[in-house]
Amino acid sequence: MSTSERPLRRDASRNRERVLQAARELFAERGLEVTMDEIARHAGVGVATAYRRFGHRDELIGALFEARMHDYVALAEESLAADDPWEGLVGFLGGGVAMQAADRGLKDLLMSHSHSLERVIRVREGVLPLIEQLVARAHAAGALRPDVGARDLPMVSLMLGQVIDFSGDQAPELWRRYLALLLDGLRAGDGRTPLPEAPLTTAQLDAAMSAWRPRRR
Amino acid sequence: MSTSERPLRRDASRNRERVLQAARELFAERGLEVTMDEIARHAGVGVATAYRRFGHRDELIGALFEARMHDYVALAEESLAADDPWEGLVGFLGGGVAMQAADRGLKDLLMSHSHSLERVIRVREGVLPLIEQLVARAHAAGALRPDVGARDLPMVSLMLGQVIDFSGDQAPELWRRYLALLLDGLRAGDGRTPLPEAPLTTAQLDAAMSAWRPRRR
DNA sequence: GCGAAGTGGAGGTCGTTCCTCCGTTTACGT
DNA sequence: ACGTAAACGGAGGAACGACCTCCACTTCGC
Repeated sequence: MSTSERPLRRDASRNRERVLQAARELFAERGLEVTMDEIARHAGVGVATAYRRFGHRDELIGALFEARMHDYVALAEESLAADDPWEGLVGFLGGGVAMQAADRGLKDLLMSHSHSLERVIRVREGVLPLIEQLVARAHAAGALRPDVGARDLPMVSLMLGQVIDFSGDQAPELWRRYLALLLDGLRAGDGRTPLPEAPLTTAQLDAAMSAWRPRRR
Repeated sequence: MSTSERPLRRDASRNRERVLQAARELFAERGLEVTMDEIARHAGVGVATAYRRFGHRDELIGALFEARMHDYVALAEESLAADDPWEGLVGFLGGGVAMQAADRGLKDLLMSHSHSLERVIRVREGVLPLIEQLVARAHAAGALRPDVGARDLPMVSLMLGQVIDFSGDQAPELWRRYLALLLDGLRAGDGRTPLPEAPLTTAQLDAAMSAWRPRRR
């Protein structure tokens, strides 16, 4: 698309950057549900300019979040390379939630299909095998309780995301407290009660994500 | 208010019941954000009838949820009367979340100030001391890890509420799995890492609840 | 059977979002 | 330095959804 079109005029490309920057900030702060009007206003630019550069919101989101999603994959890879499998798992969970805390838009993107661009879905699917390896390694090392699986991690993430949404304004780091609590439950050890209910299957997870909508405006 | 007004005509009181019943069903299924129009339609009644009986949504909510909130208090009291303090705590958490799972409106009412009627707030405040006793008893029995307090329970509830919202349609009982996981973290025992970050203060919790809005339509 | 009480739903008001239209301004090649 | 294509901004139209009222009609109950 941008292969060899004629280049943008200077003011146009400056405004394009402004819009991107404004969108970055607002998405991070308030999630993906911010309106184009707000983004434009925050960028100090007319709405029309935003629409002229990006046909619709999704295009804007796509332009911004590819990089973020890539960071997420990188996190999974690093975690997998950690010496201690348990530390790797903890690093992945903590790092992932920290990313969500720093960028609410990312959370929306990770847990909801509603805004889903193809490439985002593909990246998300690419992470799955990494998570499975991470979990398998932790199991093999006897660090992770055997009755939790890879499909439990998104739920843990989801729960902590709720803590962020609820209390992020009051205590931005509070989620760490509940991550620690959950980790103490996830660790292998005695005094564990067998977990009831099977985790969601992949299909169920997908269905839940499709029906899921991020928080209200 | 209803002390000695003139009684409703038969059709009017029949319709009043229909509206209440419809509201009960819709609130339970979809949370407090259902519209008056939907309630009226579901009741097989005109919108005006709904408004005639209940000035606004809040009045309708109030009429319905006083009983529910009372159930919640009763649950806390029963839990406090349990022989085993840990079982009492588990019963309270499990029972409370089960109530939320059965009635999404209740969850909105418990965790948000947005719809708050005075009496609901008062009931909620009445439960707090009970929760504190419940926690104190569990601490005294050495069953609950010492670094969690009463202010952590709402957060546990919140996290499990998120599981319900996310996956309730796919697997209505899934929350029990994550409750079990959390309980394994909450139980006293060794292999516990000290929890980072202080729990929310009462004031912070209030502030978070005020800013909080239930899920999207 | 009559009057008061009650009814339903069409539709007005308001707020929100998305997006376009078009008169004006700006960049930049010549 | 000037003409033209490119870009601009923001007013405002279209679509929507929620809330609530108005009023011509029906029903109840004495």
